[in-house]
Amino acid sequence: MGKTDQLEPPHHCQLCNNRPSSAFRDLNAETLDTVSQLKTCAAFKKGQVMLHEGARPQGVYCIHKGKLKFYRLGSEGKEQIVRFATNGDLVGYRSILSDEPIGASVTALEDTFACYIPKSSFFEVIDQNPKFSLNLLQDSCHELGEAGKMITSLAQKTVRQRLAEIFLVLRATFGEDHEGYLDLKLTREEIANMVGTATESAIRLISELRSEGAIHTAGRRIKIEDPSTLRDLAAVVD
Amino acid sequence: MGKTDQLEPPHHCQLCNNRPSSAFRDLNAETLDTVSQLKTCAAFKKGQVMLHEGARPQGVYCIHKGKLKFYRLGSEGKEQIVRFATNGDLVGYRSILSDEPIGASVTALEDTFACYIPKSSFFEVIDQNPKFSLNLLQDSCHELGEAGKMITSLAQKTVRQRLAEIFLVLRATFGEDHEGYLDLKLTREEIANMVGTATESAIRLISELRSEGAIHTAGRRIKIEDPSTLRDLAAVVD
DNA sequence: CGATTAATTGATACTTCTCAAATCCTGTGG
DNA sequence: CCACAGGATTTGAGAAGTATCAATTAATCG
Repeated sequence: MGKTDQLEPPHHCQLCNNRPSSAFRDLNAETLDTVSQLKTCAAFKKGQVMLHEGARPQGVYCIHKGKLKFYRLGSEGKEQIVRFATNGDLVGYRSILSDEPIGASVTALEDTFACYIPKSSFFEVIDQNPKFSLNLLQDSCHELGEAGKMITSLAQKTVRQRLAEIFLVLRATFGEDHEGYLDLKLTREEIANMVGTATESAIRLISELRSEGAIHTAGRRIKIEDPSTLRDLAAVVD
Repeated sequence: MGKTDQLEPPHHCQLCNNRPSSAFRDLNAETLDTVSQLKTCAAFKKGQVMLHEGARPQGVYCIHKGKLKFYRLGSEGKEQIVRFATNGDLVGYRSILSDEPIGASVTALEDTFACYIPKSSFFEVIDQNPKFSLNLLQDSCHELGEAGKMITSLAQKTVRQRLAEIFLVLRATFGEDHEGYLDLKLTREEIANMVGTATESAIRLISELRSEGAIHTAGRRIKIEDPSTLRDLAAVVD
């Protein structure tokens, strides 16, 4: 909470704190100007939907500050959380590039500020900066690796193992606050929807992990007490 | 079987039947020459490993003719089949691009012929043809969508549903032979390793589907008798 | 400070896994 | 081409692991 906090994105991408870690990291000044001029600001309140599964997005969001979940609806209407996005992440480009309807809905987990870049400008950037599409390609390839891990985990591990694993993943992705709690609040249902289990099962197993001292919980706030126990439980391979 | 069958790849990529459907589809003649000159032929017998999980590939394979499985080893040493590759597919580029060790082993499901393109030439192509990396990007984005479907399926569907689904996927991917059997032979264990279940469970459920008339089996050959029943069973959403 | 929504706990039913044992089949060498 | 060895498939029985339904209690949001 100080003047260093950029709650809303700056007018020019050149000044954006997230740029070094975003897909825009290697854009030349000229292209950055183009993007800056054509981008729009967008704010999403907690719980608000940014993109709907099955839709055809007309542009791309660059997350300035916030956290979002990507999820698909299964046949029973149950959410399956597939991944997350946070500061610096580009959202919606896959659908545009593969020319397919969006594969997952995106909803804000907390109040989120983003820049909206229309499809046409996005393609302009691609044409002007080959390095940009290469960066996107790199990111996608990395994501594909992560997806492979998730697939193996879902297919082979027990719910208990996956739960232990997810806490480690969440910590690696979102970090902890000053008290050591995960810097992300999720409902038990959302946790269940990541791990692929019933809410009640997730709750029971979270209680187990708590009583075993691996984690500590305070409502929706979760602290990892014993990472190595979690690692053992999760049978983390890599 | 005739002289139209290109068992081994031609010397020049320009002449390759697979090019229109491969990531090389939009290469200009000049770059194609470069690739042709630098590529090598490689043959893999059924069961032979093309790439090992965790390794650092020094080049990329373009599959000329054959079928391969990608799989990760879970903590119990169990294979999880993540996807397949066949004619025209590029194998190994993800690891090279994301600069990570290979995420999945790749093994030939039948005798396979491929072209090997060294890393350096691969990057040369990327530099010379922006359209190429864009094509790769498109392919990756599509794959990411598929991975998302697989994740949701594993997380939310029963083994029975996933099994029904996988037969439909296999037919869509590999097609059928003249007798209507899937043009791909897998062991029951491999089927189990796709669906994420124990071999015995897969066997039992395959028997069920057979006795319900949805499929027909003859050893490892599988024919889909009633796709719509399978679709119903699988609760296919999209 | 209600009114909902979320979290928890219990009881029970199902699904799936594991271990074991008995064929069956496939690929190979003669 | 045939016989054989060894892996693959099949079936059974029992044990775990999870899901489901129902009923409370707790937490959260206007």
